Amino acid sequence: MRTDPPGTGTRTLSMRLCGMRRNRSPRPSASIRSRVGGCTVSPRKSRRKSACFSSTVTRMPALASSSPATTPAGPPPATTTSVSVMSPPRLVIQRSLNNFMVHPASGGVKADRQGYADRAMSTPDATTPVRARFCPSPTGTPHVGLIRTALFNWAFARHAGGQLVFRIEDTDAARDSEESYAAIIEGLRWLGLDWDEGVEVGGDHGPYRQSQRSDLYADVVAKLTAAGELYESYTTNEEVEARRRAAGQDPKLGYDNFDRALTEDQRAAHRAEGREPVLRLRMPDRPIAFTDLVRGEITFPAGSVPDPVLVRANGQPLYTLVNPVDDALMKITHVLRGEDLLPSTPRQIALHEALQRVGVSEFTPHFGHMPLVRGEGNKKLSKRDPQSNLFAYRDRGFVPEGMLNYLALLGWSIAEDRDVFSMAEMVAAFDIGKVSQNPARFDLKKAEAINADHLRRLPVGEFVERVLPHLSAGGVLPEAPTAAQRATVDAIAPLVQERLVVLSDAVGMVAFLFAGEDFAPEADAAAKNLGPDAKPVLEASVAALEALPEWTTAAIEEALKGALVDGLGLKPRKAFGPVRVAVTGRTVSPPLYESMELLGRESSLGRLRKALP
RNA sequence: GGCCCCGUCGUCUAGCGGCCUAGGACGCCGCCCUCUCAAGGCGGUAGCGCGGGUUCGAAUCCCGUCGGGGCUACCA
Repeated sequence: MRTDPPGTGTRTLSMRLCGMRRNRSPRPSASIRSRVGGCTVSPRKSRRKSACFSSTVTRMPALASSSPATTPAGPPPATTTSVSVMSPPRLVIQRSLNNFMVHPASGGVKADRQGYADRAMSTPDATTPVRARFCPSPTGTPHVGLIRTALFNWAFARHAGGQLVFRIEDTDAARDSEESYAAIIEGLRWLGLDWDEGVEVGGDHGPYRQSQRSDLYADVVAKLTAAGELYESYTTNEEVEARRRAAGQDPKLGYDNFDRALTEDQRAAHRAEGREPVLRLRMPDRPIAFTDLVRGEITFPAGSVPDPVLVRANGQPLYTLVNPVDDALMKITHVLRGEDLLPSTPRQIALHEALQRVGVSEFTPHFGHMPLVRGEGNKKLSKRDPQSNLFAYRDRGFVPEGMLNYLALLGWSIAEDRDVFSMAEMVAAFDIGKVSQNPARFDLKKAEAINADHLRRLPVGEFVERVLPHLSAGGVLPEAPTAAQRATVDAIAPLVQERLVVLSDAVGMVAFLFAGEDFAPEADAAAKNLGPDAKPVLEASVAALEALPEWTTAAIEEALKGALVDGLGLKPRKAFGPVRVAVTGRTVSPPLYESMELLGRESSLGRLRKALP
């Protein structure tokens, strides 16, 4: 155990601006918080203080007069000052690479749009280090949407110089699997998305698998229950529905908080009947508002979120409990996740606040909800959709650089006129406040184009290393290629590198070099190019090539052009088609003369003769 | 139904009240280069959902409307 783990170092002052970036209606254009780390100021106090400033802007007319308590949603809100667009003085943020300053200005809100992430950073001696996390549940193969979430968290943490925590949410034994767990690890490692703390690497906040944290949860539940934050609920779904109907309400409204008011006698009566209670969280009777890092101010009306079940009747904790509890225990400062989890945020905030009241944690993390990744149509990309499977891309020969770059484009852009970049560039530029609020469709064509670009940028040697496994998998080469085969790949590599979209495309492109006696032109290509018309072309080619004193690209070119273009008076297109198909088997191939040189004199001539009609 | 989120080329986006006759990329089309295909170069196609309002000025701010999506479990 380290005595001075990252995240607990000395810190004195930090400034934090909460996610305000657009001047749309629900978004105050500026919300700046300052706080003093290490100070012991009650969270309640700071919450109230914050609320009185930031609650002035809300889209709920009914709430304007009811003074909703806005949750700061900010780490250690010791001394919190929140300034919204409605409350002068305005502040302008100026940022530099490693720090930022806040100074009064009259310029209004413009500078406020500079983005969030940099503001979340603090001056080196004045910061609560950023701790982001990635916490998938191990069900199924890694999904590109899941990976996009991991990527954004990773980039966010790296950009901020903070830490990325990787934990596994395996609280659902019925759906979780070790295979899936291993697949997620494999996927992240393949992509090079590393983490500072968590499964496989350890850390000071473990264990990092929820299935191993039962004692921790039991302890927290005991504290929460003792403090009256949780209550026993005996109502069945059928009973809720019946009550809703009886009241003339839509059953879809969900749980009605009925058991909040149960007396001890009533509880005893239920127990006497053999009913086991679940534990529910008592939601606050006020609106819950928070500042989303991506979307700005979001308010949920009081009463719109029913008291959630946190613990099953059998004592098993649910995601509703475990996810916020672990974020709290692991001192996560920023929760970046998919928009699909936005509706669960109010109950998580309520839990975080309860956790603070019982002394389990000291702050509520920031939340940021990233747009969904869509598939064909407008629906969110399903786990069942083959297009969502990360490994399908890897196996086709997407490279990590290309995959990551494309995924980054799903909701983020590095610059107005550029979309191909490295992860180092992404880390340097990433800003959660500039993430798009719109859902993005996964566009395979664009993903391929980005990947092709990265393929071309690879140093040739590196390209060879990456393409070799695909040639083996494609049956072109054995698992362990011979030195000669390897040399041939080295030689052809520069010629095919810029012709590929994915690495596996190389299989069809270089197969002719390794086919040996098995070689036969593709049927379609042969039908079109090796008919009777081809006979004089092939004969002239053989004659010219046989006489060559040396078998080099230049010599082959000269001989072929002399014999076919000059000799037979053919258009280049007509002249080289039959030769190409005869030698490479396809109408599309690496450059012909180079290909023939690599193939060798004997094989080349043999194939030309064999192709004669 | 309720709550929440979101609407700029077909797709991903830039845009933050005048630099917008709306920029880039993918796709698509054409041309150039060329032994094929790519790559590269050049050009083209195509968009602010709609209606009010604020303003000298609105893609940008406000309201409404329409549309799309998400959530609505003792799943995560």
